[in-house]
Amino acid sequence: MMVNITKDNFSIRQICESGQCFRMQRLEGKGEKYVLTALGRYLEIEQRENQLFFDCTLEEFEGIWRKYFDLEEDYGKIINMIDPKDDYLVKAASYGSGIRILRQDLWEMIISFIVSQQNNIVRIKKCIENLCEKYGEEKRLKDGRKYYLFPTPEALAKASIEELYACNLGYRSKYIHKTSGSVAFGEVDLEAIKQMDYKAAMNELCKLTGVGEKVANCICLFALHKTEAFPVDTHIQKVLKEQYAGGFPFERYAGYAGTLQQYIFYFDLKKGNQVC
DNA sequence: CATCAGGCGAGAC
DNA sequence: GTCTCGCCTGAT
Repeated sequence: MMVNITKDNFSIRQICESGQCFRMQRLEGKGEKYVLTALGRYLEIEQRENQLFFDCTLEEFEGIWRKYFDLEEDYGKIINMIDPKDDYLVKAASYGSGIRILRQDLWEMIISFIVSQQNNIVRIKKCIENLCEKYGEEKRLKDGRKYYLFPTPEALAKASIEELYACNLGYRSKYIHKTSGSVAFGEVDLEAIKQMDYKAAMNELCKLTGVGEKVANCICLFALHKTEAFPVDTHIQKVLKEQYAGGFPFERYAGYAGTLQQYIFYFDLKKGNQVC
C-alpha cells in the first residue's frame, strides 16, 4: 500500500538532517527515499517535489504518521510570523523551511538526548543503533529483512554499566543505566509527564540522571511537542552571541521559539559544514 | 598535539 | 545560587 499526499514546507531530507530523529536514514540510490523506525514501526518514505509517498496503509498513515510528522501544522504560517527585519532568522527559516517538529516517543527521546550530549550526530546514531540491536525487540519485514525496535526501559534497566559501555556510550553509560532504572521502577512516571505543562515537565525530566536543562528542553520539544522549549546548545549559544547580542525576542515568538530554534540550529549546522 | 561534538554531575565557594 | 572541572570517543 502507498499513501500519496501533497504537502508544502515538508522536506524529509531536512527533517532527517536536522538532528531531532536519530533512527531515520536516506536509502542508497537516486531520489529522496528514507527509512524510519519509530513508534514500534518501520516506514519507508519517498519525496518528489512536494509530493510524499508513505509506504503504509491509509489507516496507518491517518492513525500514526499524520500526527508523528505534525502534518496538521501550517509551518508556512510560522515562517511568515518572523520579523521581516530579522535578516538572520528570515534566512535561516527560508533555508530550512521543510523542517518539522516531529512528535516522537518520550522514552526514546530521553535516552537519545542523553546520548547526544558532548557527541556528534554520526556517533549518536551509531550509539542508538547499538542499543537497539542489543536490547531492542527484533522484528522482520515481509521480505525477511530485520529491524529493531527501541529498547524498553525494563530492557535497558537490566543492562549493566559495563554492558552499556560496550555499546560505545562512554561516560553516558552510567546515566543511561540510572535513568532506565528510575523509569523501569516507577520512580519517574512517563505517562504523568505527558500530561504536564512545559515547566512541570522540565522539572520532572531534570530529576533523571544525565538530563540537564538542555537535554530536558530537547525532550520537551521533540517528544512532548512543547514548541516553547528552546534548547541552547553550542550552535545556538554561538548564534545568540553573534546575532542576538541584545537578546533573542522570546516575547515576540512566545509559544513557538522552539520551532525557530530548529531553523537556526539546522542553518548553523549546515553552514558550518559548507566552510570545509 | 589540542580541540570539539546538540552537556552534565559533583564539588568548591 | 554560581563556577569550575573532568569525562568516553572519534574526527579534524
